[in-house]
Amino acid sequence: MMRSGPRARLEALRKVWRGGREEDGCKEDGCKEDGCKEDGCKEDAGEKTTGKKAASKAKKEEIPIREWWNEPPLKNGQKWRSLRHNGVYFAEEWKPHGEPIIYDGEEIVLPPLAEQYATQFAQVKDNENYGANPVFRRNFFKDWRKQCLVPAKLGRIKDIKKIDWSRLIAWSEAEKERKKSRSKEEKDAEKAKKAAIKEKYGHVWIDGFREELGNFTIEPPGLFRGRGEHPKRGSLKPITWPEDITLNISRDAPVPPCPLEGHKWGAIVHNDSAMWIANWREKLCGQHKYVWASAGASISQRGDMAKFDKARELQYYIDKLRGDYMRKLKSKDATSRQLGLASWIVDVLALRVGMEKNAEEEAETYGTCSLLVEHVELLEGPKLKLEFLGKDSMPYTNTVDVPEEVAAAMGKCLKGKAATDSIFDSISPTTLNSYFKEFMPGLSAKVFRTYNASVTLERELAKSEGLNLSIEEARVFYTNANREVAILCNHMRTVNEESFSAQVDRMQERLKAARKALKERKNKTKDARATLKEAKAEGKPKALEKAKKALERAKALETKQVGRVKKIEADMELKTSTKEIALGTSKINYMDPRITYAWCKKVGMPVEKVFNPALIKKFPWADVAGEDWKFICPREVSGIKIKRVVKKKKSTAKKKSTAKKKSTAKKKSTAKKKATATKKKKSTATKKKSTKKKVTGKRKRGSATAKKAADGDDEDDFVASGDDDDAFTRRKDGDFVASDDDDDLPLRSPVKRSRRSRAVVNYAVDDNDDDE
DNA sequence: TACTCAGACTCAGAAACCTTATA
DNA sequence: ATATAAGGTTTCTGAGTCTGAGT
Repeated sequence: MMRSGPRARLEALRKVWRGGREEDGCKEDGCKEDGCKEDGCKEDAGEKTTGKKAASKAKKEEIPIREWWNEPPLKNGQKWRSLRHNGVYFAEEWKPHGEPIIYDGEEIVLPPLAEQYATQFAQVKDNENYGANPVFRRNFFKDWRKQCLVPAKLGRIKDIKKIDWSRLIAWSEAEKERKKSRSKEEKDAEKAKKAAIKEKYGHVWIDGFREELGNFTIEPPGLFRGRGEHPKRGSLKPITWPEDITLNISRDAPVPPCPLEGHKWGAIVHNDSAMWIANWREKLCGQHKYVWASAGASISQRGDMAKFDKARELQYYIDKLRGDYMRKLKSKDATSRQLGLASWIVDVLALRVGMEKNAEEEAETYGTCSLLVEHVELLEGPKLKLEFLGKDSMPYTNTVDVPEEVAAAMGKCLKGKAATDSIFDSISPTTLNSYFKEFMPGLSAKVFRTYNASVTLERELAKSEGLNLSIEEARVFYTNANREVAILCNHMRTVNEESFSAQVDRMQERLKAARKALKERKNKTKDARATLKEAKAEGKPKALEKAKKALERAKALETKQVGRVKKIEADMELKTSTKEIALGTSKINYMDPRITYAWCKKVGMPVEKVFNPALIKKFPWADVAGEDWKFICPREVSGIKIKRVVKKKKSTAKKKSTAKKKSTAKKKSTAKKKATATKKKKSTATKKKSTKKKVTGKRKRGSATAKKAADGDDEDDFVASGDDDDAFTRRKDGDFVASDDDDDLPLRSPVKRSRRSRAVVNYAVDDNDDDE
């Protein structure tokens, strides 16, 4: 098994791609000879000494692309053949600054860890998402006191309101200032140090190729910054030690030495079906954390391409699927109807599937299957209005025209339910995804987002047909298409209104100045023209020549100024039209990069105008797309093998029993959900009333208000009642005047948008298709 | 078989940081 | 030439989805 055909080919290819660059790293990393031999390093080492080195050094920045897409495929489920790395990096320990907090007039210098957390808190003390938020404050103080103060015999610090943080804030500011005013030498030295760390810990050897890691520093202790109304925001994230960490390496790879003296790794595994390099369990929320290769590493690219190919494959199944779910909408069976309606939402509105969440542990956010009655409204038209918090607690607000069937089905799903009941009580993400898989292998809800994002981009870009765009115009055109996709996917960013309007004002001034300058330029051209005319009339060759040159120069300057004005105008247009929209996420994750490459080639714009270096690194495989490459394409061109559509085999009886069980399960959870109070803004008084009435029993997804009542979150600040534990009592000094109101507001104000894209859908009902 | 849950991986915006444009 | 602001990029780590193993 030493040298099979494909293997030999692979090694030959590697020699070309590598350009001899990597055994440097190989030696530095102190790799085992054996391991290298298997990776084909040894042979390269011999070759390297032949002067190739100089060439590769000269082109040091030119990293050869590993054309993994031309390599023989890996075994099913295998992610790598060999894996070697230097472990993970632990950030430097906190160096105590010794600045005290002032508690009730008394200066208290804190022990190192307490100081580290306290300094972090002080830095976000007035930020309304963090330190100024009552839940954040409460969680922070509770954890900090219990974990850091009480053990250090500082239990007398019982009231966060009596803490004066100003010395810590002053220290932080001075530190910032110091950092800013470092000398060039200092900066360079730090840069070099950082680079050395990255050199050692920031890389991994996968199948003999040196790849960058995405993250390699273990998260330092800090305050948990959950998004939205996360119940744990502000809590302390403990230190992660080497003992918590599991490393994944090849069997024959050397175990990286543990960088912290006196410690050792938790475990070493050799799992070639996993992509991670290291993993540990974060102690606060219990979630798994991983160290991965960067997005530009071939191991990541492979997954990326597979994702887009799968989304692209959907085009051959989508008509049938759409026909089916539109028919299901009219079904008398609730499960069927809900499957149809949920599919429509996933497909047309590009919502996420909406897994169930635990309200005690996570912020309450929603997706398709978890939508509540209060999130939707049927309007005349018919129109459907949706308003809820999605992933990352980003507000989703959208009103769309809907087909009559959709409105009717939604009407039925809402009928007889309370505002806080689940709309889709008979289905779940699992049943919905199983339904999708009846049509296409591997199809799940998220594929629709990728599919529809890519289709939207391609559709929008196709509108440039026959426009003959300049490069600058093409860039704007692309950004506008990108914007449509971002709107479809609800990718948003928060805007600081104050600084935004200041920026727009400044831009306006710049535009004004540029326009004025253009006017002057035009006048100068006019003058130059007049001079030329005069010179011609006078018939002096020398003067004529001079005047000609002057006119040319004037014209050139005018054109340049026209360009400047145009650029500012375009920038301004983009700035306002993409004000609350984050374009990056769709570029990185949703739009097939081959569409971008193809279009750029078509309009003659360098792809670098719209893809930053990281994206270029991430999508080298997309460059194979020629200008005629299409995401949506005729079958024979695609090269995609169409698998036979899986016929629905489930008998009606079986399906019904499943539905029934599911429905009972859901009903139970619906009952739990009844504890939910409405999230809409109400007066505090009303809110409190409804809360009292509705809080019952256990619940998975409770309302913010109900939860708050249980947690006592409506306090602004907290007083510890004892030295030994986290028993907190409500502050009695009347200082927390009804501050619960602001805690109930979403962290980001809901955005009203005038228009929102939705996927263009053909409901081609295939009559040959069977249905219940 | 049906359901739950852990594990693994993709997707996400904020903040930090670095570069470029402009005054 | 220099300071500053704007803009773009990278880093960080939280929040989703989905699969498959275990019960």
